[in-house]
Parts: sequence; structure tokens; C-alpha cells
Amino acid sequence: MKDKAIAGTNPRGDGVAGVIQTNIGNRLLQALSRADFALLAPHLERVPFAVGDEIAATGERIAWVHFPEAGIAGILDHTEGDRRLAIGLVGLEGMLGWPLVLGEERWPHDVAMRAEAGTAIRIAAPALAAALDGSATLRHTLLRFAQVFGVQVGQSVCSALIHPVDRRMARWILLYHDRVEGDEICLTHEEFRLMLGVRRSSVTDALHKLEAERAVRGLRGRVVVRDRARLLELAGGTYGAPEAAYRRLIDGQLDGPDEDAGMRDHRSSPLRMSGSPAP
Amino acid sequence: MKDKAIAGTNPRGDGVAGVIQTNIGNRLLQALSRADFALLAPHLERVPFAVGDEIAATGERIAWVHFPEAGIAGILDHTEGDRRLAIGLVGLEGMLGWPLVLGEERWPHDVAMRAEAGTAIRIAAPALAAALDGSATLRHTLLRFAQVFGVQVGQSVCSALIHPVDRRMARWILLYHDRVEGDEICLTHEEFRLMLGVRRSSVTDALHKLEAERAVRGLRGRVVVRDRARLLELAGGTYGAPEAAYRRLIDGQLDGPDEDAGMRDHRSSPLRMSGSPAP
DNA sequence: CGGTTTCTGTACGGTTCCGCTCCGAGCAGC
DNA sequence: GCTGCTCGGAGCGGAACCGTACAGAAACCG
Repeated sequence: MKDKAIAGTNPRGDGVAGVIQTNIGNRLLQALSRADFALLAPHLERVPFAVGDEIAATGERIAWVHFPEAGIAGILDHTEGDRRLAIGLVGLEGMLGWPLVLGEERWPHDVAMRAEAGTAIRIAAPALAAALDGSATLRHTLLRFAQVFGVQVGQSVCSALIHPVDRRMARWILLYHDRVEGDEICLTHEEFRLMLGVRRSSVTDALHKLEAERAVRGLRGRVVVRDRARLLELAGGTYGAPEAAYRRLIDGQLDGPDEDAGMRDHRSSPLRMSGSPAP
Repeated sequence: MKDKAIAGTNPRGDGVAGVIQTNIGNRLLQALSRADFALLAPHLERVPFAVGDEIAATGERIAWVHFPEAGIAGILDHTEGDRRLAIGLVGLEGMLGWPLVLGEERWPHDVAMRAEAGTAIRIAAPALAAALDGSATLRHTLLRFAQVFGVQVGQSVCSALIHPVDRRMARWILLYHDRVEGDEICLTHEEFRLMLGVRRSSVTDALHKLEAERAVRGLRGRVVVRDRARLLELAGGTYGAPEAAYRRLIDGQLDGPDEDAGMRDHRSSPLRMSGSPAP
């Protein structure tokens, strides 16, 4: 329980209204100015979702934009063959539907919920579009998230090209870990398989290598992070840049001008608010 | 000479002023409304570049935004190890520096010119930022390009995960082919190696497979496309979506509302203007 | 024209990962 | 208890790729 003091608000699916900024578990919405949030507030509603829920399907119109509060969304591409491969993850730090902010009305990928059930705040696409037209600062915040996610996808390319399965897996575990309460990640080997683009038993092998490094512990249906620093080593340069960019572009915009933190300092876990004890 | 009637303007490096919209070889600038172009025009200048020129380096401030007219830019990530891996390509259809439009002031990747020398139209970052603040339609066009490029990177992930080297290579050849006059692509095996993330001799092998398929012909320092349709088959689903999105979002915005073309119709070559004879 | 550099083709042994298949372990329902 | 299902672990032959190394071919250059 060493993290995410901000996230731990009430994840009950009340469904309508009563959504106020201090009552929200999504960091992107929290980062908005009071005025920008007020623009959105009348149109926000909280919805629950279960593991496996499909938020979006490639080619369909974007009807809703979601801001997850708990749970993790996999961004899935299934342009090739039968498999759907994960190109990135979005959790409570981001939004689902950024293509709308970039002027695209259709989903370029599938989006499916993973790892654990939770809630999201959603807003209808036309309402968001109207608010975007009315506020440059709102635009800026959401666009910056799109940029951060783009960097994440870029790292997915590098990871896929040069890392063996176990090191790719270390990266995905970190991405999940950042977006989850505690150290448990509820995913079966089969789900890892789809993300990594390998056969299921390669996941078993990779997990065993990570266990031999004492980096994680594998249990039925879940993985427990045991040594985050070791995972960081294994992931190498393919973890960190988007997280640093997030801190600089989304969190940092509150603190003032960029303090020239650089993109290379990613040994910490900027998305994960470790060390902040709950009240 | 079966393509790109639009692109064939004077690629001499005149360097300053005199840049008018009909005189420009960049399709993104061409797609702008007359008013939006007029906003930028006073600040545009044409610059030449050579193969190997480094347009940007990771972490540095974005000082200039470039719109290539001929030649191709590789977007390179070198977060891991010594190698720089290509995550995407940008040519005369796009721009270099879209992170600025998304609110990021620093380059998230390296950018280097590839394949052939050429020219680009550039604009200083502050001038572009001012113009963006002043025109929603300008913003929309440039943001849409950022979206299209994001889709391209997503496909790079899938390609890297599930395709063997020769099929990945087919995809890259198509991406180059779209952005080049004629059917010759001037790249050495060594340059392919960096993009594909493999050793140099694997490039030789892959190229031989493509030659056996009669899809391309390899010469010293270049590859000639012989059977584009065959390349499309080999690339499978990892080619086409961004090109279709480009036509819909950038070209289509002139023609009227989207005619529901769908994302899946990518057997043609939407970026490549084949069949339009020069006057 | 001969020497040098660059680019391409080829080979060898070793590793990773594939597809496939089968088995056991945990877990729910009845 | 037994059954049925999901999930994890293991083995085997083969294909893809790797790192390394070396030789021929093409371009370059003085």
C-alpha cells in the first residue's frame, strides 16, 4: 500500500452526476484547471466495467471518451491475422479516445479492459468536442497525453525489435505495475501471450527467468512484483521515457516551467506515486 | 514516372522567401486553406538537405518544424543500446516536429534524412505556435497528421512482433516507395539493418527472398520495386491503415464529409498518386 | 591503372522461439 | 466423492536469427 494516494477514491459505480473534481481517481482530469473541469463536469458520468469489457472496436465511431479511475485498458491492434496485439496501456493516468482530440472520429485500434475491474469517468464525444473548442488549456492537457502515449508506442516498437521475451515481459509488468494498487498484477499467461505476440509456453519460460532473477513471483492468474529495480534493469531503455514525459508535461504543468529534467532520468517511477503514505 | 504529379516542383535550394502555396511540394502545406497558408507564409523558408543530415536529436528543444518536399526522414529511437531503430517514416506527405503541436517542446526521437537528398520548407517553432493559436483549422490539419503517424507507429509494433524479417522489409519498402519518385529506393543493406533491428546479413537474406518472389530487384545501394502488389501481400495488414487514414483525414477534408471509406480498404496506394500523368 | 573503400554474398555454430502436444494442478459445481 | 474446465509446466523437432568472420564485386580515387 505504498502508492497512489491520489487514486484511492470511491470506485463504486454510482453512474451519474455527483462527479466533482476532488472525488475523481483519474489523474488527467485532476490535472485540469478548475475552469476546464467545470466545462466538462456537467457531462461527466461514472461507469463501472469488468475485466474483458470492450471499450472500442477498430473503425467504429468514437461515441464516448473514457478516463479510467482503476483498471487498465489495453490498446490492441488486430490488423494482422487473428491475433490482437497490445501496442500500449492506459490506466488512471490517461484517457481513452485521444484520436478524437486529434481530429479522428473513428477508433484506430481496439480497446479492452484488462487486469482488474474498476470504474471510468466518461463523456460523450460531442460534449467533449464542444469543450475543446472552448478552452485552449483543456486542449493542451489532453494533447499532451496523446504525445505521451505516442512515446510509449514508440518504445513498444524498440522493445519488440531487440528484446527477448523475458525482457519485453519485464517492461509490460512495469507498465501494469504503475497503474495498479499494490504489487499484484492479475493476468494469466494467455493474456500475456496476446500482448507479447508469442506462444503461451514462452510466457511460462520468460516468467521463470524473471523468477530466477527474483524480480517477480508467479501465482495462478497473477504476478507479484518483488523487485521493481531489477525489472527496470531488464526493461532497459524501453521503459521510462513516456513516464518522464508524463511528469514533465502533465504533472509539471502545475509546478511551473520545465525544470530541464531531461528525458533520460527514468530510474524512478514517475507514474507510480510511491512513498506517499495514505492519511 | 507514374506518380506524384503534385510533388514535382522545383527542388532547388533557393533558401528564402518566394515560397507560395502552388510552388510547394509538401502535401500537408498544400492541404491547408488559403487563409491558413497565408498565416504561415511570411515565416516559411526552403532549405536543402543531404542524405544523413540530422534534423533533430532526442531531448533537444524543437527550434524548427520541417515540411519535406522530397527525401524521406526516418524517425529513430535510440533509447536502448547503441542502435537507433526506426519507428516510422515521414516524407512529403507530412511534417517533422508534430510534438510541438501536441504541446511538447522537445524532440522525443532523433530524426535523420534518408534515401535521397531534397528540400524541406521550415518554420521557426515560435512562429508556428503563434499561427496555431490563431487558427483552429490549421491546428486540425496538423493534428490529424500526428494521428496518422501514430497509426503508422502502431503498425510498426505489430510488424515487429509477428512478421519475419522479409515481410517487415516488404513493409518498409512500401513506405519508402510511397514517398519517392519512381520505383528506386536508395538504401544500403546497412541502412535497412538499422530500421529492421537485425544484423546486416539478415537483410541480404530477406532481400533475396523478396527477389525470389519477383517483388523487388536489388542493386548496389538501391532496391527497385518490381511488383508492388506482391509487396502488399507480404506486408499483410501491417501496411495500409495509416495511408487510408491519411486520405480520409488530410485529403478527404477538402472533398467533403467522410464517405465512410472504412479503414480496411488499403489495397490501393493512397499516398502514392499513381496514374496521374504530368501535364 | 592499381589501391582503397564500400557494399554485398556466404558460411558456421549457437541460441531463441516457434508450433504442437501432453500432463498435472487448482478450482467450481453438484 | 466425481466431473469439467482453466491455468501452468514441460518436451521435441524445426525454423528463424544471431554474432562473427571472410571473400568477391562495385565504386571511388589518386
